[in-house]
Amino acid sequence: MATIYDVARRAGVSAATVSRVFSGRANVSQHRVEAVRRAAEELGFVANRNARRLRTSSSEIIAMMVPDIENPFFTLMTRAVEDVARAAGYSVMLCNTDEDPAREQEYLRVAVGDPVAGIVVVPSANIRLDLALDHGVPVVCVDRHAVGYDVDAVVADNLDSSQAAANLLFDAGYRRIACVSGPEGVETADQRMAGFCRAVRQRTGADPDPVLCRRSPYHLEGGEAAARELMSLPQPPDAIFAANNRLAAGALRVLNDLDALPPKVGVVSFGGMPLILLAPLGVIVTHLPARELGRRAAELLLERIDGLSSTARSITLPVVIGGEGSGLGMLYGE
Amino acid sequence: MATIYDVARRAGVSAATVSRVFSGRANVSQHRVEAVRRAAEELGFVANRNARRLRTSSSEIIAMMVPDIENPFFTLMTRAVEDVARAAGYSVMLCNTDEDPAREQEYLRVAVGDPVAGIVVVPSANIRLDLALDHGVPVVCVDRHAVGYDVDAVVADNLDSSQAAANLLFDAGYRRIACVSGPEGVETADQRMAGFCRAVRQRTGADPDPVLCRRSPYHLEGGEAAARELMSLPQPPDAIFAANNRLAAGALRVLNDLDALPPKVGVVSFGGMPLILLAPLGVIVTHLPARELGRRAAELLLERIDGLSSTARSITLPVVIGGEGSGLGMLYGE
DNA sequence: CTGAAAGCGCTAACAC
DNA sequence: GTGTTAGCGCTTTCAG
Repeated sequence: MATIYDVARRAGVSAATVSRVFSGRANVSQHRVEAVRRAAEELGFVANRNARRLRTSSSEIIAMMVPDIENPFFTLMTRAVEDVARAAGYSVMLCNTDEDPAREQEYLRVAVGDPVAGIVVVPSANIRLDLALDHGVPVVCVDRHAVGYDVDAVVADNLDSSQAAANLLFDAGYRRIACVSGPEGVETADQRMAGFCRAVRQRTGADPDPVLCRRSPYHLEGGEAAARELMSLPQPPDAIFAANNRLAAGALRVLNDLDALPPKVGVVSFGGMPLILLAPLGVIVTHLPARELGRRAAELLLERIDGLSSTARSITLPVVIGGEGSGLGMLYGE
Repeated sequence: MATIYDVARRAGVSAATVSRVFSGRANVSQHRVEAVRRAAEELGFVANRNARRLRTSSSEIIAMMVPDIENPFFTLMTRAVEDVARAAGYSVMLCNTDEDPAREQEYLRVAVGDPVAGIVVVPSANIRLDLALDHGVPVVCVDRHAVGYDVDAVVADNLDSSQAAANLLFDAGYRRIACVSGPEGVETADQRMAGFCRAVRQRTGADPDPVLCRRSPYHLEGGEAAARELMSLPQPPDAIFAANNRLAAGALRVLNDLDALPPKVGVVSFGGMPLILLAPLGVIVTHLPARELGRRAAELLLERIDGLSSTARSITLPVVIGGEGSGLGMLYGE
């Protein structure tokens, strides 16, 4: 493919001039700029970014590491990151970690070896970020903190809003409320479980019944299994607090099979569900600010890429508690 | 950061040997391999991919260009591409085109300038691929063909399955059936509209009433607007064939407002909707093979990257017509 | 099996 | 303003 030398020869200038024309800033006389552009056009010249990156040891790629792009919550977040990135001239490399530390580490290696300009990551429970930090690659965490590392983070206010959402179930008259949360050690799961427990203590004066507190991976099947177990208890719950949209979907599927959809059995979905037809239901849905999380994280990262070196910043975004859903919702959540 | 020279010095070998150790194949004696690995480990060495890419003019990045990653259909497709890519040692660069030719061209430029190893693209109506093809970057189209270009494509069987799905509405007793399809010129929209028309002609012997045939961008708002118009016609339709999941969601939202959900007014959603609670409804849903489309496209691309130069291949994948949905569906579609 | 040396295409001092 | 020059970090002949 054509190089700057080909263009230079054709335009009757030096390679440096061509470089100056395409990399912007430096001063080049008007008529040479035109000559260069014409020559480049004729040759179908496109600057080789690898050469540029190597020379400037910079990159215009941001790695976006998410547990699962299929979860609309992360899809939205990723989309927001891409929008901010593109506006600033960056591209996004998509990295699905599946919540697997090995996969995560592998991608971190790729990102460091590239090297990318920066990393936005939804960290797994015990993420190791040393590789990136030792190599000076800026990292911003989103949705969860990276415990033990001093890096920027943007998260949702899981604790308080879980408590508030659980309280709505009490307000609606439910009394024997179960909780299905994510894996132990996952920050969002722990926080939401904790918020739920606070609500129970506040309203009943007692700790929640351990048999009603379940943990499961954040997916539909996990929600189904947990709900099935709960509903076949000698004393089944009269409401289920699901700490994640997938878990809620699983629970609803089971309740649908048992002909026990809300309001028979109350349901909180922490984090909305895409396009779900909520009309016939009374599902209480919280709205996680997926876009905003992604946007803010990308902005923090860009600042770091630009050299900001203040101490780590942590931003907590509010969660909107939607009351009972009605109509076709378009809400998402982790 | 440490380079192969640092590692070489520490291990008491030449840079070439270090390179050989990390780039695989070439023969290096066992004890030197160990010395090199140890030195690299101690220095926290990670090979710089940009340098490698520049030297070998190769890349391990695949560009995935989709209209909108937020549509679960494309999310799934992207995920499948990433899975195949990662297994083969490639990373995926995410490019949202928003169906905008300018954006698409911009990303094509980025991909060519990188240069990436290959491109998987859901082409917009009049995509121009010359840039990529002139530069020898392999391209595979997915979901739609790139008209006028001789490139591999993997698509769904839109025509026949649209006809079949529309027929199901007739079978269910609906007679005045409207069609809401995507923008003119978008292959999937045209094909699905055509399939619908075939069904109408087959069942009524006449062409469909033009007033019942609508076009709209593939999004929720478009579906809403079209459905609202249709339902306020002097003679409103008794069923709506929506050529895309988003359009169907919009239509359902309107029908919900009018208290005219199925079976009052029949609905076909061409392409499933994520997590929608179909239980109370009688929505006829077709299942687009999103994962399979992505997987096959990625496989074709990898073959091209490996140098395959046969004439363009076109694969058409079957669409499963799901009959009336029941329970919580997890189906997706463009 | 190993090392020396020559670039891949671009940018950034440095002179003019 | 513009050209010359020297690499960025790696791979890859080519000798040995």
